[in-house]
Amino acid sequence: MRWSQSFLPTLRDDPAGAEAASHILMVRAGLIRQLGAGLYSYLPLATRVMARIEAIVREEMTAIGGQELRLPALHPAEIWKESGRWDQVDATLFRLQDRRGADMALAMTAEEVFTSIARDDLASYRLLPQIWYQIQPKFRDEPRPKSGVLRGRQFLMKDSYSFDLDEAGLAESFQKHHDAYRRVYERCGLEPIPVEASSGTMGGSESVEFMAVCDAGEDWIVTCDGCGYAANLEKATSRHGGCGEADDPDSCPAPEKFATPDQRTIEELAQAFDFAPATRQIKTLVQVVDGQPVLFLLRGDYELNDVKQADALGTTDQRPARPEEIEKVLGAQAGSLGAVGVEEIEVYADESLRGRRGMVTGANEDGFHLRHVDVERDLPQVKWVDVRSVVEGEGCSNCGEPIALKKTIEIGHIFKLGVRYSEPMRARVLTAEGKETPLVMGSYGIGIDRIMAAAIEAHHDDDGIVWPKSIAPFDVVVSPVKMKDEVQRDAAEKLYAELREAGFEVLLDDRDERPGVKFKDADLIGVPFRIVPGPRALVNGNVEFVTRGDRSGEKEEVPLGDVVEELRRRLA
RNA sequence: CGGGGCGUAGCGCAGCCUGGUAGCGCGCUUGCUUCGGGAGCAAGAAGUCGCCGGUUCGAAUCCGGCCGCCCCGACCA
Repeated sequence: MRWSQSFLPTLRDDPAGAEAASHILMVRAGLIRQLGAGLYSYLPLATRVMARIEAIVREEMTAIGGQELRLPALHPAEIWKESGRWDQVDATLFRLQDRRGADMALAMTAEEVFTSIARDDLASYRLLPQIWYQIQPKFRDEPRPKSGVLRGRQFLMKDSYSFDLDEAGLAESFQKHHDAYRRVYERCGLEPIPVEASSGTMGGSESVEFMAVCDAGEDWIVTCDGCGYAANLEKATSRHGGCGEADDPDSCPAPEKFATPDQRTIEELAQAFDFAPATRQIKTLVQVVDGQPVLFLLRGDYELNDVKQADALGTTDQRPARPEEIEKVLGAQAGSLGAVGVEEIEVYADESLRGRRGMVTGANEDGFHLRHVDVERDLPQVKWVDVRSVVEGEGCSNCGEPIALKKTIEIGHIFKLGVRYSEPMRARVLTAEGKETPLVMGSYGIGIDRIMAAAIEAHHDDDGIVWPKSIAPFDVVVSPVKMKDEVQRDAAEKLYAELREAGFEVLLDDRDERPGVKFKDADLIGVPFRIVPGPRALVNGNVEFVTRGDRSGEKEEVPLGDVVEELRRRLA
């Protein structure tokens, strides 16, 4: 492609309102323009990159037996009602009505549509397993779109769906996807960490998220260098030892009320009383779950993790109680709450409190707390759950090594759905024994544009993008220093023709611009190799060969006649 | 949804407090000079000042309402 004829609108200044590196660079390098919140137009450079990512995804899907289909992105509400998700997923699903007033939805995933095809046309176990996929825009009415393409309201996703006869088959399809995804990421220059995750509203038994470490990320994951353990913070566990259990008394006297007129927070209480460090306090939180007040107890220094809470109670209808609700339920204000003697409402205690003695908690009377609390003895009514967020540096629950927290972005998510969709939608096949059995399904998503943005997050420098060779919009850019110089122009044109002939994607910067502008632009758009037929090298029959991102400062020269071979070697 | 900020030329911004008919840099067009890391000079094109209403002789500026976008939080397959 000739730069002078191309639509490559690069910008000198950072756009206002962009913070993430990938967002800034995608705008500056002319990959995207914003249309609205979370809505981006992809310009030619971006479509080139995405086409290459899609090609990699297609190859790897084909390699595991995937077959490409293309389904409507506009769905009648009926199938969403059939699966139950119409009422389950709430606001993130874009809903609309057609001219007759019929409810419709824009695809956020396509379990229902794929399942509807499977139930009509997969009738026998003989046809299983099947892996079907599509690459299609998806829509989600995000509460807060952000970071450019990293969290948009419309995005491009490869979603696939597996149909098996039984759990063993599903395990195989799931593993195939796991392996295929790893290959896709590796080929795209990414090294995401697979973690166990919460399945959320997708349903199903097990899911793995692929998380790319990234400054602009929004999910925290927990990793362990010792054993390779990795999990989403929403699911991670750890050893909470070394925090006071050892000092617990073997037995303690009956709970004793003491005055705490000026101590309303965990910290104030810890400051005022030696016997009440945060690790010895019981934090009491009131949540309203499915409209009913519920108590959660945690060690004083731990945080309630709301996703774990949702998983533990099996509902997402939850919110912190308002002050007046708390007062009504417990008779005291936040700051003096406790669960001792509370019987009318459900009490859930985090595992970190199990067996603790000599604890301090609120007395449900403003200005008073209780000491000498023995959890097993004084809180017999509690149900044990894991609802706390783990903390950096705690011992790994597998091997005890200290765990680390990392900020990441999700670039793929694979689910074992089981019969979550096939059961309500009655998608069944006949077994070899002639019995009807529901299809056992999996679903697998991978974000095409998110991979593109994540690759930029992982590969850029002060000058711009540094594309991995496999997904770069061009293999090489030819940048003559001075296009009006006949010798340079002829050399550039000859190289352009030769390189294209050899099968490379070539960008010829034939603009009548000063060299500084050309070099800056070339760096910004991140093409892996730049060939400069300039006066200095040409006198020796050479061209400069510059590798993007190579900071060694060495200028390499290559004989004109060897350029094709050299590039072939380096792109291999 | 709660809190904060911002909407003025394609992009980045000033002007608004203290009302008088819109400006700077980049980019763009033309010419001349220049030519190895975002050149210089000169001339030029380009703006419903987010929208609606109000106050006023007069509104980018003051008042009210609405819309949009960004950030923090809540939320998030």
